[in-house]
This record gives sequence, structure tokens and C-alpha cells, in this order.
Amino acid sequence: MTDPVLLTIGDLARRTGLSVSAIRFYDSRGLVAAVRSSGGQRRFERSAIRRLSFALIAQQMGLTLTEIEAELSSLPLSRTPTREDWQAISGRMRERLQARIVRMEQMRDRLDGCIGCGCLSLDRCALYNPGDRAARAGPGPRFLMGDRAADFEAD
Amino acid sequence: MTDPVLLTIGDLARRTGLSVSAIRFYDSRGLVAAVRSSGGQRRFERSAIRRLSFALIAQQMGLTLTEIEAELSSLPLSRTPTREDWQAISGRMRERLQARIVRMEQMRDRLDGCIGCGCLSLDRCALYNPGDRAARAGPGPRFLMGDRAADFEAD
DNA sequence: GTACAACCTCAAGCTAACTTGAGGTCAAGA
DNA sequence: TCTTGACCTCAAGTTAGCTTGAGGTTGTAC
Repeated sequence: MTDPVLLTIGDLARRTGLSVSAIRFYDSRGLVAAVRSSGGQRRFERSAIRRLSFALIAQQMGLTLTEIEAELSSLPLSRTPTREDWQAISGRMRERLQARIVRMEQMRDRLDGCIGCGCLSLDRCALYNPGDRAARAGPGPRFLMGDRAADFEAD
Repeated sequence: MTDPVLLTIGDLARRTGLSVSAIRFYDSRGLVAAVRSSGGQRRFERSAIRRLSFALIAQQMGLTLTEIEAELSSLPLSRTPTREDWQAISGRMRERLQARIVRMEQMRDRLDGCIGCGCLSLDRCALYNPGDRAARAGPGPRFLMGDRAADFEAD
């Protein structure tokens, strides 16, 4: 390291567990910002470690890179993020997580009902979330199921 | 419908909410089986509705198509699955779901600790699941983080 | 007996999130 | 100065889960 306060991409990779290519990719996506050395190599501030750590955690929680970018964009670009900056993000993540937990608990409870009858019928158990499926962009089922009450009688 | 007990791919699409192309794709993957009409068109038994419904629910729960195929392969091919056959699958799904809920609750509780200090440091909060990341195939971080205790002191 | 929606088979395209490879440059130690 | 590992860019490849399109056939209703 030429400048002790700046990290090379390799340093950052070792510190975060990410691959060098992944960090370059994140850089291109704007998740982390790098300054360049005189020779054109990336140099990162230490706060990049935390940004990337956050990205890893958020991915675990099921966020897409686009969503993670949005969260990170709430951090100040000019100054090093403070404890309070990170607290705000963490709080929002907790809410997201909690919402997902509630949804999964609902699914589980509905599944419990299904196990009893062995039916697994969508109309009676409503084991899927229409809102979610409708909101889904890209590949996947495009429209929702209407009335299917009779479909599960005789199969 | 020529044969009242068999469904065309369009019928199945309307009944499940899946697109015709998705059903063809699932057929090619072996998730559902079709017999062919004299002219070569697919004809499905009514039990295909339930298989596909199950696939949709399982996707909601985060299973990949490969995993769903594995679950569905426990169903008898020769006879129409019974209530008990489906109960067995539902039970396993409940277990998977419960395990995921527990994991997410753990994440939430760890996040709670992080919110207090605003640190979001991986070493202290252990907010990610090493086992999961290591198990991941394909793209993504390939190795795990070692000791990073000093990395979060001064950023 | 003909119209025409619905079906068929490939092959190729798409998004996410990266990796891999080719061909070339930088930087730090001996 | 020279070596060599680390770094650079850009293009193309990868997996999952489908969709889209081209070009052609089926089946049913009139």
C-alpha cells in the first residue's frame, strides 16, 4: 500500500471475503466508489469495507443489488458515514426483515392447515401471495389465478 | 377438450395461472408429465394442477426448480397421488419453512444488537451465515472472511 | 371443407449477479 | 533495472427460470 489510509482492491477483497472481480463489478454498479492511483489502479477508503459488508448482509436478507444500491445511496458521499447514518439503515433493514418473517409465519400457519387435510389446494389454503407474484418483474407467472374452487375436488 | 378427463396445456395454464410457455418448460424439466394426443399435442391429467400448484408454493418458499423436482419425485408416477402422499410433502415443506424462519429471526436479533451500536461490523455482529455462503454454488463470494477484528475500528 | 385459435418444436433472448479469459500495465522489492 | 504479482479493460460465458419468435401443424366450429 502506497498510502496507508487507502486500500487496494486486493486488500478490500481480503477484508470482505469478496472476490476482486465482484468488487470491480460492484464498483461499476456504483455500490462502492474508488479513487484512482496515478497509474489508474483503484484505491478505496476504509469505509468501503463497511459498505461491502452491508451489501453482503443485505444480500443474505434477500435484497437485490438494485435495492442495496438504493439503501447505500442514503449514506453521505462527501463525508465518512457516522454511527447514526448506519443506524438509520440498520433500522430499515430490521423492518424489512421483520416483514419477511411475518409473511413466512403466515405461510407456515396456512401450510399447517393444509397438512391436516392433505389438500394443498390454493383456493382453500391461499398458500401463495398474489400481491408478491403480481409485483414480480421479468420472467415468471404473469397473471393471477381466478376462481379455481372446483379444480381440487377430483384429482 | 376431446377427452373430458384430460386437460390441454391451455386449460392447465388457465387453471394454474402459469403461462403456456412456463408449463412447456416445466414439462421439459420433468416437473409435470404429459401424454400426447394423436396429433402430438400435450394432454395432462388433473393431478398436474396440483403438482404445478405445489411448484408455485414451493417457489414462494424459495426452493429452486431442482429442489421442487426432487420433492415431486417422491410422488407416485403410476397412480394418482393420495392425500397421504401430499401430506408427506407438506410436512417436509413445513420443516423447511420453519428452519428458514428461525434463521431469519436469528438475523433479526443480531441486527437488533447492531442497531444499538450502529457498527454493522461482521465480526462482532456475525450477521451473516458462513455455512450458507460457503454452500452456495455458482456466482457469488467464494471464500469466507477470517479475522477482521481491526477493520471496523477506524472507519 | 375451410377458417382460425391453439398447439407444436427449436433456437435465441432476457435479467441477475458475477466469473473467466485475453491482452496489456503498474508497483514494489532485489 | 528487472522481475513478478497485482492490477487494468473489455468481451464473452455462466446458471436459473422463463419468454419470444419463426415457421409449421391440429382440432374444432361453422
